[in-house]
Amino acid sequence: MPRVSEEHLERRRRQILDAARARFIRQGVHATSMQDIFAEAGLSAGAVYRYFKSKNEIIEAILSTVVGDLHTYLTELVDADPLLPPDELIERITVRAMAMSGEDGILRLAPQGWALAMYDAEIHGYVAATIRTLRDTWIRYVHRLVDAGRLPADTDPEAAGRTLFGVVPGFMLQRLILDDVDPGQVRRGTQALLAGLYPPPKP
Amino acid sequence: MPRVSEEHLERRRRQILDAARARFIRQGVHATSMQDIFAEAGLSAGAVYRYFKSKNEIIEAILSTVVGDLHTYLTELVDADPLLPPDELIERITVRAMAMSGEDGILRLAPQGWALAMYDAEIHGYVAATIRTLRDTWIRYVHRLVDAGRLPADTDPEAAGRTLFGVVPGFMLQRLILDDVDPGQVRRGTQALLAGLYPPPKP
Amino acid sequence: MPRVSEEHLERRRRQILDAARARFIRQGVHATSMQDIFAEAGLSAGAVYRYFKSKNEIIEAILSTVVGDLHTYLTELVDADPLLPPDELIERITVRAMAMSGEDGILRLAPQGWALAMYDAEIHGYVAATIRTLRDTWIRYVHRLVDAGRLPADTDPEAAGRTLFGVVPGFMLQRLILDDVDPGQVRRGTQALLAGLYPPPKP
Amino acid sequence: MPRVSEEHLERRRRQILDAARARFIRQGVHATSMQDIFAEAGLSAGAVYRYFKSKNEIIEAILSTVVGDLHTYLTELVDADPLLPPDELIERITVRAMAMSGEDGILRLAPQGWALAMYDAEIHGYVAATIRTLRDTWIRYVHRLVDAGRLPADTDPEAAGRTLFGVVPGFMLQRLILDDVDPGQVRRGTQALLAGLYPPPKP
DNA sequence: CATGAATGAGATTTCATTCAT
DNA sequence: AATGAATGAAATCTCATTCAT
Repeated sequence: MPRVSEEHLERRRRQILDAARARFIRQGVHATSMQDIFAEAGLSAGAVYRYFKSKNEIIEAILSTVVGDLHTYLTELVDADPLLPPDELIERITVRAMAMSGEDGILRLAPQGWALAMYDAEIHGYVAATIRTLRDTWIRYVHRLVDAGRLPADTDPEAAGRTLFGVVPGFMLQRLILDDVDPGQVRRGTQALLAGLYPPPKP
Repeated sequence: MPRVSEEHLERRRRQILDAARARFIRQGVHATSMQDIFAEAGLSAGAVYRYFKSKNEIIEAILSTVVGDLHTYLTELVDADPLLPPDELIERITVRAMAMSGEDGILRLAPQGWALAMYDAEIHGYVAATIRTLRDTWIRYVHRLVDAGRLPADTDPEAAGRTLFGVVPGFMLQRLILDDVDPGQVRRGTQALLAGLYPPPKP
Repeated sequence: MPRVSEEHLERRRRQILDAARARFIRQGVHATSMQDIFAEAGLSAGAVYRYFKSKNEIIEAILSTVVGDLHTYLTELVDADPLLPPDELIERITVRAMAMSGEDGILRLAPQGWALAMYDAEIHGYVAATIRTLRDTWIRYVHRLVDAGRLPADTDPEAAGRTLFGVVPGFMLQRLILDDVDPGQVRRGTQALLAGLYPPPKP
Repeated sequence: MPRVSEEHLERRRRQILDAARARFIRQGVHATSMQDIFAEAGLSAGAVYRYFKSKNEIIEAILSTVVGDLHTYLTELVDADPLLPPDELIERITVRAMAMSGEDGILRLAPQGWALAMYDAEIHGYVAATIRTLRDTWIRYVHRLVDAGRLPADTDPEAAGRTLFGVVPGFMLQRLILDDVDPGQVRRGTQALLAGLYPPPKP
């Protein structure tokens, strides 16, 4: 019988993860020491280690949440009824990704997640699953476009979805590293490029 | 071993960079210690520090070369005469990027470069310059498409180029983290998606 | 071992400083490595670095205590009532300085303090303050001699105090480097020399 | 039969010692690396090691020259005919010591010499010899004062000389660490204090 | 449940010295 | 005689993790 409520435990976990996330975003994962996390959370080393058994476990917990919200949103857009045209869908998802990449936006952790996934099996698991899920959603979208007759019946949805997948990371890199992308431009860009891809239904 | 040829010095630098690159690719930048580099290069600590005055300087030297070859190739494709259609251009650059992302391909370092660029000013310089240059090349390509009448005159080339930019990082992430992209698929995917974007000239 | 008393922390600090002081005196500041201090204190690296954030901070802490006791004693002598004659005062302070310069006397660190003060701003602060304070005390003594009519009214106390200041370092150098000064000799020397300076009151 | 003239060898030695001395004075002995000396001398490592078989040998060579000139001057003053009164002698030697303690004066090395002498046998030899010689000169001076009837016949010249010895290091410490001693003050100070010690011959 | 002092392996970097050329 | 590339031991300091209280 636990001496402390489930709720208390959950609050502590959150407190630690909030602290870690803030520092990871501000300083980078590698430059954040456990001591930084203790200080940011206002907890002792022992307290933190009661909830997470290693720094890696904290990193995993944080990275596994990086694209959750974005994927939820993408799912909504892809499954919307009536079917959204590609330029509108891409515009919306990109605008959202931009918004989540600001000052202390969670998406600032994405590149670190990608990098870590290549050398840490545990993290690889989370990140690979995330990427695969996002990609599958894009593929589902292409399927819908084909089913709706908006793309030729012989389209390879797997392949086309894999291509569309790049739009978001592409804009994120520009946002995070060049910091010169604004949502208005995103809108115009996707419209311009995809007008041809998805021509308005002929009268 | 004094009064050594310029060539010898250059060979040593290369020896060190080759060692560092190999380890960075194999283990990741952060997990590679200077000792690892000494061992891989077969040199002593002092020898390495004669050529590079810090680990960061080595990291910078390596990262600054990551996309050089790819950009050279992209430039050739973009400036090709006659103008290459987008599906062919994208297919070719993506196939090349895939090839450079294998087992010990230099592009495996790209995500680490992106991540490091966000927290290290020096590295940010290199990486930002690289991304900007690549993007400018894509923008130039869109300009050519517009000039050739293959895209509407009111296309925003800045915006469209920024969107196309994402194709390569998008495929790279899938290659590096999911490892399930094959060049044939890339080809089919880009063709399918971009057939609409760049319809064959009407008779 | 958490929630430890203030006293415990103070004891640890002292333990570290005692270890450092012993080694500094025995081997010299530069020849004492942090490892030496860890070993002498019987503590780990991390433990020592919890209390002092660099070797320099330890050096400063030690050097700042080198002449404390001696200055306290000098102050007593200078302010003694009735006024002590110079030969007696000098004899006493010198005898004390000799005593503090033995085998593991703290004054063995004085020359290292002087040397370090010339190139390290932080240490310069402590050492300069110490020297100035000692000198001011000597100057105060000269003032008292003048006020008591034992030195001519037109004496420049600043200047005379600065000259008297040299007596102690002079004897210390002989003690530390030649190791051939004995307190009896000190006594005779100061008496001989200063008999003229401070003639016994005429009847 | 040497391939190179004695003169050439001597010039090289001097070149190295000049470089070392300049750096030792500017940065301190410990903070001067051999590489610093190579650079300052414009010579290679090998060249320097042909003339001195270790850094310590260079340090010794430099430190052994620190007080040479000052001692020569003191000897002149002590042996002057007619006998100089103490206030004049002290004033002169102190003024000279002040002059030699400026910006790149050789006497800036004295405290480092004292400190090193306590832990390095070789250096101890030089420094101890120097101090002893200086002190002996002061003792000889006291002998002359006694012989001339300027000090009582029962004066202990050994002891009195040891006391006088401190005047110069005392002023040097103030000059080097407080940097607030000016020769005029030195003059007034020694006169004030020593007027009593050495009263003008009675008429 | 929580504390936080302590651990100690390991990281980067420096530097006196050597020796093949 | 001179070069200077190379050596490699050693120095300082950090940091994830543990465990007695």
